[in-house]
Amino acid sequence: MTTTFSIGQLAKRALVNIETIRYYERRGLLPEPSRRKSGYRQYLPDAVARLEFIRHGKELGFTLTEIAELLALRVDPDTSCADVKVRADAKIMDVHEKIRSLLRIEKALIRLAAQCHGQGPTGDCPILDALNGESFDR
Amino acid sequence: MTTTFSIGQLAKRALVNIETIRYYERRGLLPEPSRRKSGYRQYLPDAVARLEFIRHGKELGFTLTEIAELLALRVDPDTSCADVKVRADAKIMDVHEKIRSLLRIEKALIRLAAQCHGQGPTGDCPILDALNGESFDR
DNA sequence: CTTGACTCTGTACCATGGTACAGACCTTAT
DNA sequence: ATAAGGTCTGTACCATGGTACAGAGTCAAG
Repeated sequence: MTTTFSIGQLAKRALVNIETIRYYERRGLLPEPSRRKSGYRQYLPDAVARLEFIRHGKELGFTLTEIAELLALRVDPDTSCADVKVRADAKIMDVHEKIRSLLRIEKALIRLAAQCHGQGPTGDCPILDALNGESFDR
Repeated sequence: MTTTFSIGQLAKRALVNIETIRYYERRGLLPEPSRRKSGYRQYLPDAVARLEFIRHGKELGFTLTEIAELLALRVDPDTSCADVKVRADAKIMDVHEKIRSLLRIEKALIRLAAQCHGQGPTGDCPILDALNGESFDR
């Protein structure tokens, strides 16, 4: 006998709101689950992993649409393994670009913080001097 | 004589919408500019840099509220240079965490892509196998 | 077999980050 | 001096990613 969850139990295990689960279903991020005779949704344990996958993706700054693409890598029977690889590679580039941008801003912030000795009024603060009219990239 | 810009000229130079400029002003991201007798906004050249700063911040995934905090590092006469440094350091931690998360996901994607030889039907694709029921972290 | 908790669908609402008018006034080139 | 185009305020609207009902039906413990 396979264990199944109600939507409420799934929500608790995956640490998301019940409404969010139904919303994801509408958005196509979760497959339509089987139903009991009453119409209640019935989930298999792997739904928890799927919701966690979505949550991780969000935390990392992916939009729901992007997460749907990531998930879609697996369900379309017309995509070949090669199609999947192409999309995964594109996603790797995206992520890489985001990382590079963040590294640039981190570096700029660290440089500014290092110049600041944390003393005196704001008028003498090198961080403020730098922000005032400069972009992060300079 | 100092050069000044109308809101339309500023919008063109900073590559943003006029409405967006007024929106940022309402949100407190841009200081209220001086006005002509007619009520027309009159901007100094540094407004361009400020808008670019905001644009860069957005591209890097900062919310407008966070960007406002970054900008506020410089305007409050009651904050000392030390306060500023504390906030900058906190922001550095934020950015660093984002980078670490993205590096983790990048690594996971690269590993999956490397296992995939891009041949055959989706049923045999290691990327799909991995996504199916696994989180990025595994 | 009742009562409280759960779930159903459908629709409305929220915050964020804008974007788009309307209707009026201002500026500038001809 | 007049028309075209810029700007003003105020309000409404849009997409995204949810969240919150209402009103009805369902389930499970005592």
